[in-house]
Order: sequence, then C-alpha cells, then structure tokens
Amino acid sequence: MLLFDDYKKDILEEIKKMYSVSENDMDINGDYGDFTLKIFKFQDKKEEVYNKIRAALTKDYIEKIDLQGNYINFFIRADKMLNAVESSIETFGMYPNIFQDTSKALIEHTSSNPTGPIHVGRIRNSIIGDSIYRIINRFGTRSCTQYFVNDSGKQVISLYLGHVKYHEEEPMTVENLLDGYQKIYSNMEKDPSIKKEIQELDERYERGDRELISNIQKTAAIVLESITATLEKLGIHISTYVWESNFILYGDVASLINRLSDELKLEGNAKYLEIGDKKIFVTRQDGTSLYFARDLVYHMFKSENFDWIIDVLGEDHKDHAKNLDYVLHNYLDFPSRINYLFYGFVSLDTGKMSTRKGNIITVNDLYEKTIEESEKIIREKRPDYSEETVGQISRAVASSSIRFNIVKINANKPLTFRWSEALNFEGDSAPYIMYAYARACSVLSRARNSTGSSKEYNEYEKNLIKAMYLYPYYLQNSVDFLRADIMAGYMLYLVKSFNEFYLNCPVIGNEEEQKRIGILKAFKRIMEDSSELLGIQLLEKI
RNA sequence: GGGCUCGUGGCCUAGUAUGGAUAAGGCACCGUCCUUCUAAGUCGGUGAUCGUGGGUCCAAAUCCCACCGAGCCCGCCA
Repeated sequence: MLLFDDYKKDILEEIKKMYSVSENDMDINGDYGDFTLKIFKFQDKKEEVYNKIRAALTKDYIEKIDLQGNYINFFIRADKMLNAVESSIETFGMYPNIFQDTSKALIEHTSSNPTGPIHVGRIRNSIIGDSIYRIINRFGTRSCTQYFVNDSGKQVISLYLGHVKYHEEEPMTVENLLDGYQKIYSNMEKDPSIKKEIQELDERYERGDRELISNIQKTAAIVLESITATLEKLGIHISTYVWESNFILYGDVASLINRLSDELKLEGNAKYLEIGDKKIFVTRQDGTSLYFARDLVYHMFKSENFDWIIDVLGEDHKDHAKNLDYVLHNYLDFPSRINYLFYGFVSLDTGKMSTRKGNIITVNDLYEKTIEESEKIIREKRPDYSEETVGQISRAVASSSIRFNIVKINANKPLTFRWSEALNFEGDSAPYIMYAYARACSVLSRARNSTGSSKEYNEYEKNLIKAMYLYPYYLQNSVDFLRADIMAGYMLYLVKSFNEFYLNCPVIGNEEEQKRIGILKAFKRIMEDSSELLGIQLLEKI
C-alpha cells in the first residue's frame, strides 16, 4: 500500500459529504486544472455545485477552484506538492512511502522451453514479468519470480535425441543442441521412426528412468544457462527455478490425478476432464501425463507458499489458462489469488518467428547490435569519453533500450519488431530518459551553496513538481491493472516536464538557484525510483 | 466454421476499464533555438471522416449490433 499526501482523495472525501461521487469522477491529468471533477450528472445547477464545493473546501493546499463548463478544476499549490514529495524522501528515503503488505506474491515469467536461445518474441514475456515484479515489490507486496523449467515432454526429449543422433561425439554446446533439435523436426516427416523413438523415450521418462531423466536435465540445463545469461544482460534475475520433472519423479502428478479421479473420464486408457463441451486430457493412452496435469500440480505447489500468483503468458495460452483456472477453483479449492497476464505475439516485418525453423532474431544478437549502435553514437557525440566509459554507457543503453521499447507497449497489443525502431535513441526511448537524468546530475554537480528561498513557482517549475507529485497515482494504476506500460508512459511524461523546465529555468548562478536545486534533487530521486521499476539503468554521464 | 484479441495522421503508440472540454505523444518531413547548466534536447509547422456501416445517448475513439481486415487458439504438443 502506498502512503503519501493524497490530495485527490482528500478533496473527494470532502465532496462526498455533499454529493455522491466516485473516484472516477475526478481526473488527475486534465489540461485545465490539476484535478478535474466532472459534474454532468449532478442534480444541482453547476453554479450552485461550484459555490457549495468552493465554500466547503478550505484546504490550505488548494490554490484556487474554477468552474469551466461542466467541470470544476482544482489547482493545487506547487509548494505543497513539492513539500509532500521532499518530506517523504527526507523521512523515508522515498516518495511515496509504503506500508509493507503481509502477503507474498509470486510472478512466474519466461518459462521458455529450454530448446533454444531466447528471441525477441519470448523476451516480451521476461520484460513484462520482471517489470511487474519490480512494480509490485515497490508497491509494498513482497514478491519473487519463478521460472517453470520444462524438462519433460516431447520438446526437451527431441532436444536430447537431436544431440544423441546428430552430435553424439561432440561437446554439448548450445549451438550443437539447437542444430540437433532443428534436425529432429526437419527429418521427422521423412523418417517416421524418429517419432517412435521420441515416444519410447517419453514412456521411459515417465516410468522414472533415473539415468534418462538425469541426461535430459543436463541437456536442458545447458540451454537454460544460456537463457539465464541472456536475461542477466537485461538486468532480469529470476529468483527461483522449478523443474517440471520433479513433479513426475516424486509422484505429485500421480497423486493429483488420483485426487481428480471422481471428475476424470476415460477414452480408452486416456483420462480427461470435461469442461463445457471440451475434453481436456490429463494423461495419454500410454499413461504418461500431459502438460495440463503438470501445470495444475505446479500451481497447487505455488499456492502453498504464496498468496498471490501472477502468470505471464503468451496469448496462445489463453484457453489453457481459462481451463486451468476452472479446474483449480472448481475441483481443487485453489486458495490463492491468481492473475493471468497475457501479451500479444511479437512478429518481424518479414513475418513470424520460429525456433524450429531458425528464422529468429535472438536477444543476444539484438543486444550486440544495440551496443554497437550506441558506441557509434557516443564516439560521435562525446569524443572525449574513454573506451571504458563508452562501453559502460553502451551496455546500459542497450539493456535499457531493449526493455523500454518492449515494455512501453500495452501487453495485449500485437508488436512488430523493427530494427529502425530498436536502434532509435530519440523520442520515446530509454536514452531520452537517461539523458534527462544525466542533465539533472550535471547541474547538481555544479551547485554552489546559495541562499534565498522563494516560494513562487513559474509554470515550468510547477509542471515538473506536479509530475513528480503524481507518481504514486501512476504507480497505483500500474498495480491495479498489472500494466507496466503505464509506468513507461509516466516516465515519458515526467521527463518531458523536466526537459521543458531545463530549457526555461537556468539554475546555476540564478537567483532562484537554491529553490531549483531542491526541485532537481527530488526529480533525481523520483527518476531513480521509477527507472528501477522498468530496469532502466541511469548514469550520471551519458 | 466457432472462440478470444487487435484496427487511431505516411509509420509507431497513448486515450477505450469509468462515454463528456480543441483526439495526446514519438518517428519521418519542413522551419526555430547552443559565448547559461550535456542539442540523445526545446519550440513551431505539415499531416486523423479514430477499419466500415448502423444503433443507444443531451454527448461515442470509448457502449451495443453487423460487416471487413490482421493475429492467436480450437492436439492423447507445450
């Protein structure tokens, strides 16, 4: 829960004593006032409403109240807003402060099959998941992230078999494994024996063949390690990993299927649940379990330790999640709150991506190319920077840019990856944000000990103060709707306010220096706070 | 065929949950501003029948219906 001087709520409380209003009747981002109340639906005449409200609201933080058409605009004193921000930062080290929630949240994200390098489609999952994790943590709900490692089923078996068949004498590198995996799928049509081999291995696997399981785990682990290394480049660290095979090995899948036995129907020997008019199979004819069953087990496992479960899933999982949710709540007394966060697919302007077909842009490639582009620009713009500084900035720019370009788009929109946009460091981009921070730091580093404490704020100062003050409202919205893109939009708004301030309000040597230094200090802190939520790495020099 | 999602200037996006003030940003293009703190910036300009057609309403990008277009799902794959 966020703690701050919530003027909006305070004003609404006063109005509620006279009229029936809800949160939604008041906006925070109107062009006409700081807070805007819509009075279309009010019974009384608008002049009467206006007079009544104006008479009742004697708050010291209100500068003025205007009636314009069917809106009442509230103007808040800049010094009060700045003070709300500054005093919170001074006392608690942050604005807004938080009340730590007792419940715990678990965000499952990525969970890519470890059958190849992570590409620009899959990374949308990781970036959204990691940002939501950071946002929820900042909100005051202790949370961690988890990767469900698919080390059972036909895909990883194919990965293993690909190595045995095509690269047995060679070392188990990611490249060899991926090549073998792709060969399995391309040769399968010509050679039906491959399918049979996979099925035999699957049966051995499900019977608990320890050696086979261990070999497949080793194979998956190599690919998983490379995925993890890629994620770390983007500042994405996953707290825990859960291996799917363990649920089979230790009998959890079997006991869950047993628990569901009253609901299960048979088609031959295959078991299924009937949901609506659909059959959801949990075991195959040969008795081996299916992903749906293992995912049920996994969710029950998650609920043992967490009160709030969030799954970040591709939109192709919508039906799966719907069915899963149904079974969890109707047959298994699922105890936790659960949210499914879906995201649309990422395509290339040349078409769809497929790991099996090999037409992907890997995140490693994207990262390297973004670093190169960034280095080129820095050498051009800042010829005096050392190679070490250039490298350091470029890594921060690459990681931040990749994240920001993906997180700023609403998750349920489809996304087309374009190099021209990925490598553009102007406009709505991470460098735009990083640059503003560096400018603020540069001014602050030149600050002298100055005096004078004006309480008058011009429009640029006030706009920046207001943008900072409003941070908790955007943070709250991000949490309520589990939307990291709201935070991205907020940062662009905050930075735009700063740039206008910077251009129009000289600081060093100005008679307003002390006051403006105060504004900049608060800005610096809010920037650090909000950037952290999206994994944007701020640097004092860029 | 059935279900879900998306459709906003040449291109990308915000606004849709909760209908309400001139539809807000960015890219590209044209022009402005560095002897004040980082021009990866600022300001101004060109450019939108908000997919199409109906409906509800004092009021529709937003709600309802139909249609068109794109994506995803409709496995004893995950």
